[in-house]
Amino acid sequence: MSERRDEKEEGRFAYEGLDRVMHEKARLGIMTSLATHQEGLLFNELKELCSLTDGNLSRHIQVLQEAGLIEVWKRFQDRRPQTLCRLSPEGRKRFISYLEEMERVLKDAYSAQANEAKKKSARFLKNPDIQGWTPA
Amino acid sequence: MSERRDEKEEGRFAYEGLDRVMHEKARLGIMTSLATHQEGLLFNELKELCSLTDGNLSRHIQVLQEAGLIEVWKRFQDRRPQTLCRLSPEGRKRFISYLEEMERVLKDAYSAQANEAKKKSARFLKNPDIQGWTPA
DNA sequence: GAAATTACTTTGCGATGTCAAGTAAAAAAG
DNA sequence: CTTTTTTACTTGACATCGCAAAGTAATTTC
Repeated sequence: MSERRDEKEEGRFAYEGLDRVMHEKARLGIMTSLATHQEGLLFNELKELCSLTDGNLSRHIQVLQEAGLIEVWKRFQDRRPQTLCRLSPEGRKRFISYLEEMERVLKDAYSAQANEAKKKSARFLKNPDIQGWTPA
Repeated sequence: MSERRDEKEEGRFAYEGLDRVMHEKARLGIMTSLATHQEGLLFNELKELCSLTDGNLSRHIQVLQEAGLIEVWKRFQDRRPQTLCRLSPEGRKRFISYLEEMERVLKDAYSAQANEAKKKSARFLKNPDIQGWTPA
């Protein structure tokens, strides 16, 4: 039986679509929060939803804004500063691309489970060590 | 109509299950490659599949091994060193947990698309600026 | 009017990722 | 046979990144 199609092609598992700006735990949470709240979220709402510290969130917002993924709006409400963040149209597009790439990761990863049995010991009988390999 | 259940709870979008060791572009690719090749992969196979440089791959393998996620085996084959990497049983478990968390991210993110229409302008009529917000 | 709170921003630093350079052995070239 | 090239990695240096602590500025409470 032959290898699964394309399984060994160069870059098959490179996942170039995983944009580093979004592929970060905290920022992925921020993006997802904003995706689910089209009307935008306030600084403190984001802070709680993503369990971030003030400084941390502030920095990530800056990065996301500089990347053109979110819009940031400021005002004074009841004599206090207030910051609102929303996904930019561009940000929404790029986030969807990111999610699509992540779906490919999941699909690839789970496809392995299905194949597990039949591929058992394709290269080695039991453990590699019986074939002359040494650990470390 | 009330908010969707739990939508605003603290940490709702924190995604603590996204282990930093695996949540890295290159290493995510390595883990997925290894998940789909239960028999293990050679250094050069991984290098090509993930489009990594030698040094880069070497470093990531070290990190994954130190985290107990993969097993690394060495031998000489045809008088040349050869390195084989495989998921450890523990690594497989933890990778599955990671993937499950990532599925939650996708589910959350896509649930937003479905709700987009009905949530339109919940907080603001059109753009925030008409309500006293200023950009930046 | 001093202290505390709110809503952030800035700073410092340790950790991380990346690429270039290095190593060691074998194979190929001359 | 010895110099160069190739293979298969490893190590080192640098630059970036994320994070928490400290800082700021306005407001409110005591």
